[in-house]
Amino acid sequence: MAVSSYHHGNLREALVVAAVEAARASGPDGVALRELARTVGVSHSAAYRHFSHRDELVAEVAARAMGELVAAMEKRLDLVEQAGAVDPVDPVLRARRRLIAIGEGYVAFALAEPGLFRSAFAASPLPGVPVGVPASVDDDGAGAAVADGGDRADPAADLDSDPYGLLTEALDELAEVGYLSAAARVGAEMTCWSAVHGFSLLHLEGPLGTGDAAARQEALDQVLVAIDRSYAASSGTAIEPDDDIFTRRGR
Amino acid sequence: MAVSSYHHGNLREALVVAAVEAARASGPDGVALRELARTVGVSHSAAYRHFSHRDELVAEVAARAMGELVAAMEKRLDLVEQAGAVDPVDPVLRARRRLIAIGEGYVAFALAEPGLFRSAFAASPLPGVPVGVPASVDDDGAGAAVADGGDRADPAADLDSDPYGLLTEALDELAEVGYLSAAARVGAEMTCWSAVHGFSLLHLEGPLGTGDAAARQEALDQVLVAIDRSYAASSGTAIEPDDDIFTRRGR
DNA sequence: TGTACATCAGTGAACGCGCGTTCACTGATGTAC
DNA sequence: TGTACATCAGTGAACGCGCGTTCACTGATGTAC
Repeated sequence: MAVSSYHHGNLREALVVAAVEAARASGPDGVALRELARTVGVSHSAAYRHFSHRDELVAEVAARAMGELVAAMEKRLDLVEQAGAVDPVDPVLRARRRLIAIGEGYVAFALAEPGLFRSAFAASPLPGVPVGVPASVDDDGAGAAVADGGDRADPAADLDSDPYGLLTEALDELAEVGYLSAAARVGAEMTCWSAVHGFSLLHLEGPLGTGDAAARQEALDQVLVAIDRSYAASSGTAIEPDDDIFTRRGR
Repeated sequence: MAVSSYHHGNLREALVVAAVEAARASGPDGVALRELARTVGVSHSAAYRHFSHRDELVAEVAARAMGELVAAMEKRLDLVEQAGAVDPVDPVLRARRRLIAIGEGYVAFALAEPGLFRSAFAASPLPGVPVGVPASVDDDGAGAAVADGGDRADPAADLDSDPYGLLTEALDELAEVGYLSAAARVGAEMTCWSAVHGFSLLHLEGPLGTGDAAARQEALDQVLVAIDRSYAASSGTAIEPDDDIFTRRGR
């Protein structure tokens, strides 16, 4: 809380905030130390008291952008819960809706905040994405999801803090209720994440950026329905044509 | 074929070739007029005799990169045909294999040539992707190598020249043989393209870049199988667990 | 066949831009005694 | 309570980088007569 004009008092945070705004407007490349210093009202070399390289700042921006992405996904999950409170549905439909919801949240964020979305993947050391995936529960059907208290200290806290974690939880739930077969559960993260990530980028910077919002929404619905259908088929579950797996309306 | 040292003789092409190599190595941002001029052995302002802006060169690079991408996809399609010649299969399995093949070709190219892959989508005015597309032919003549005549005179020629066209053909075939229902056919391009595009980018610049080649291949297989299963389900087609939809082995 | 001339395709100097990073420095803060 | 001093957090000049683009120019080419 220093009022001095020489010591800023909270320069690091001020720089990060300014950097996030720059990234929001122009993507990760828009984060320029000199310009941020100008914005914050400080000499350009002052930043080096708080970050050893520009990349360190960009990494911080990536982390915050990822946080916003997760928040957007969780917002959609909340809508599912609210809808379920008003008009209860069976666990299977609920699980399907939850998977759809996080996909929609992901894409909605990407399209609403392209700069941040791109920043989230710029040099981001996303925590806890198990690429080798040792945790491939050749599962005993039940158990896993809620308290999967394996070797990791507090996995739940971890899981909720990044998109991969949310996705894993949603897929686990889908497997538990029997909608997604154990065989199809393996690698399902990849399918879902690829689909929504690709959809987002094809619309952001790809040749598909032209469609209007309604067309885009319809296209996304089709992608998500295709995935849902694949999972139903994996377990031989019949799906009713009038199953409402979209909780939208909340926008 | 000028031997003069003053007139280059074929500067435009030389610049494009150098630009493609720069993009191959460093992506679209690696295309710098001054550096290319240096490479080609010409003053940096000479480039402006052939391109009015840097972006014009980058667009040309994008087109060539897209061409290489298509070639990679077609290479995989050829493998399917070869396998089919040796060991004939029914039309349904053939159609499924063809869809898988172009997906594999797409991803293989993206991972083998990340710089070009990114360049292909940098400011590329991909021809013939019908989103809103009033077909406003704003092109200034120059390109149009094969003389792609009227407004849609020869769609087949068009279709083969870009990824979207190959995908459309493959999906049409899949619908014709009854594997993909008419309802699911709508928007199917989006699902497939999103999946392979997202998969590629998550591995290129996303948090998944670490996995080894074998793990990556397995992950891709799972994605493609999920799509195949979705389409089977759309038409109620039963799929045999030992259907071999992967034609690989050719690498 | 030879010459004048228009045109094409280069040159190189210059403008203006903004960036990341380093370095010796100085003003402010807080702590030990 | 007051003072010395270490430490922290700024300053501003400087280095070095490479880029895109413009402009007046000049060397080479080809064509009309």
